[in-house]
Amino acid sequence: MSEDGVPKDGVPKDGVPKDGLPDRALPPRPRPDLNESQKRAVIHRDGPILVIAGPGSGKTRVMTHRIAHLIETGVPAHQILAITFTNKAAGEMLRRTLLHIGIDPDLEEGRYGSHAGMWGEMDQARPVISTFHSFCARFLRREIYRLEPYALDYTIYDTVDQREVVGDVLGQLSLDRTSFPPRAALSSISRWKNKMVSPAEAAADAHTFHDRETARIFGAYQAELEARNAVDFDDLLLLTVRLLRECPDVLERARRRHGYLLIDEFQDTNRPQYLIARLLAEEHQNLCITGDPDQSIYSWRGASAENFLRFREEFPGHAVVHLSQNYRSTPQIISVASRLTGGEFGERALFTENPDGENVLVRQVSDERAEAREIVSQIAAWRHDGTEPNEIAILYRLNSLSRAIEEEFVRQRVPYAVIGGTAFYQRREVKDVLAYLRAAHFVRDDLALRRIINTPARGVGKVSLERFEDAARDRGITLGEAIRDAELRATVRGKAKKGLEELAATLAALEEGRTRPLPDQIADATERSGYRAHLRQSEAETADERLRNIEELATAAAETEEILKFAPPPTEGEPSREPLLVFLERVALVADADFHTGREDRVSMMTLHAAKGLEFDRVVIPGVEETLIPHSRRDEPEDTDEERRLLFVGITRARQTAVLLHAAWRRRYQGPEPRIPSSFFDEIVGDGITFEPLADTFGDGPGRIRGNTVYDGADPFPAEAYEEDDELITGAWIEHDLLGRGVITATSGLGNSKRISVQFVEHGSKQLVASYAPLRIIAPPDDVLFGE
DNA sequence: CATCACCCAATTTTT
DNA sequence: TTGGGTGATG
Repeated sequence: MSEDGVPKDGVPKDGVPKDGLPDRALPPRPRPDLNESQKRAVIHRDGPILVIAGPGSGKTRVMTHRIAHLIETGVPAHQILAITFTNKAAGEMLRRTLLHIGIDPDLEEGRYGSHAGMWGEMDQARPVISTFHSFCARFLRREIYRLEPYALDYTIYDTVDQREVVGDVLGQLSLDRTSFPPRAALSSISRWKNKMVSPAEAAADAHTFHDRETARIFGAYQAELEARNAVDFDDLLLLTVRLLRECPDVLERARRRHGYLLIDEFQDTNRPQYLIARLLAEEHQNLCITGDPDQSIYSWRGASAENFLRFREEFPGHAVVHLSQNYRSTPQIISVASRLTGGEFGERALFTENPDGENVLVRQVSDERAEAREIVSQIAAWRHDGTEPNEIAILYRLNSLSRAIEEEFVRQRVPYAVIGGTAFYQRREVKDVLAYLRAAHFVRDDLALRRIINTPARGVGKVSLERFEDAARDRGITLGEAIRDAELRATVRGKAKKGLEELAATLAALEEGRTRPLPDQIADATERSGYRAHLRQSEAETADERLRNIEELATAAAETEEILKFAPPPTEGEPSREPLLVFLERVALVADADFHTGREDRVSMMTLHAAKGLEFDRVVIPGVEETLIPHSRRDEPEDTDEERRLLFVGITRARQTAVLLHAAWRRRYQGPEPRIPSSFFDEIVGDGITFEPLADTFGDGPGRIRGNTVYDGADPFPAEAYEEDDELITGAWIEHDLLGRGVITATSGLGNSKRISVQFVEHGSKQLVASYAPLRIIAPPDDVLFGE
């Protein structure tokens, strides 16, 4: 391998395949706004190159300049394939690239967002920029028929769909869902798929009964998907690998088509993704990968930073560029965050020349409500200093942590946007309506049909459905084919038969309308099926919201159609542009992060995972506690390392300020639970960080912080002997010297560390340490309670 | 066959 | 606290 950034042979070979396409070469511009390392990465034209880029080191900038440079030096734009981690990143990258090469993206076609990948496919003048999954989906849309038994109009099953398939399969195999929870089975299946293990191999490898059965589930699950002409997220990647491996002509074409590859966030690629990159690039060698091992946070999804090592072995002679200068954050943030990560690949120490800022702040609060209040007042202070809401982000480990904060935001009227969580397209009503369209247009998509066969209720109960399914199975046809056959519909009787007839008519009508505008199709599906009426009467309270969501769906569909309308004329061999297919594909592949527009006047809330690649002036990370970060389900040493990197990612999202919060108590499902500050605090004590004592609630002693701290050391949770006090129980009335009377609403812990929650008549709800608080019992439970 | 009431279990991160 | 699953009733 050569020294930093300089190709071994020094002279770029001509890597531009000759295919007679128009040459859009422009004179390469000087790039004064890049530093030396960045420039090296940008002008390295042919051959493999590895860019190790720390947070805030201008990686996206390098990528976009690099793409522009390739185009300027004669590479036809459409030959450039850039893979990003989210659709939104793809859209952003496309936008910025177009700006570099002098095209105004807004003028050209307005919005792209999650359609970016599609655009590249459709327009020769644009680079293809998309996620691996979108890229594969488009690719399969063109080629999947080469693999038995798939057809081009395959559907993509999301997590909810997958779970239902596993449910069916469990029935088929007569396994019970308590010993084989679908969730767990699916995670095994996904793990196998990511390791590219077939069901047969999984079975051969199984040593316990449980493993053997799970492998059987895997096999039946896969068979079921194939029967339904459906693929899951992992299949998108795996089938692409298979196609490239098994069909030399396809591989050949793909290699020629994608002559230059750039892959971002390489630390989070999994095995099949790596193989796709290798298959495409091993001949022309024009592969540029960028990433940061210190930001690898998706190993649980099969991603492996080992792909860096594999790349280094399998693409010998690659150039290496380190981007270590951070342009984003204050020295305080950089030095605190840097203590969390070793920095792989040796010398790479992140540094910044930015001016000093404030210290990273660690603050204890008494519980999740106090945490929420703290966040609100913090935001108020920042707003006062002129920070815009969209420059503030709340980043948490678990989606569930958003709830308390949201409640407080609502109370105090803080505008916010939660990214992720319960995804829009997973909502029941949205899935139901889409299922109507799927069932109407995809005869083999039995999952969709089953979903709506009795929704709204039309007399097709469990018994009738079973009988009908048996009849279909006997004939060896899918349920979708069966319902289109009058003879088969007659295998059930009475109300059920009538119901099936009705549904068949509805589906036929929808099928008929296949070419109508998507919003109309959606409206039809909602109306004709009786779904709207069903919502109105059986779910009156939520009906309005659900109908609004359906409208929202129609709007999204309209947008897809709109964009298709602006598309340049189709080129030969291009995947289908049928709006329904394109839309369903988009629905399946949008990521949570894609919804982050950043433009709205709102505080952003999202998981630490979803925050990857984003940046904000001010960042708050609540819940920095043991069992949360690091999460309790991850106690292997490698897992702890990943949790550490997760915190690293979180802190380095901040430009100016990072505030880490931890609560002494946190209410879980059943009641309050004492919390211990994250052990990661031990690792980040030192320069640039300030630990603040608890200041928000009466009655709580100072909290414990490990390592270097300003706390005075009193330990509110001593493990010493105690005497149980039987009187302080839920419902008992107490009188507090300062807070007056209140009733105990919850207790936890024992002895000296016993905590009680008290609803005071005049001071609201407080958490008290029973042994410290100046209080006495005035009445046992079930004496008069005060209102509410 | 549909509806309702009750009980229990679940909680990581996501394309 | 929620959602899903079960069982009794109409």
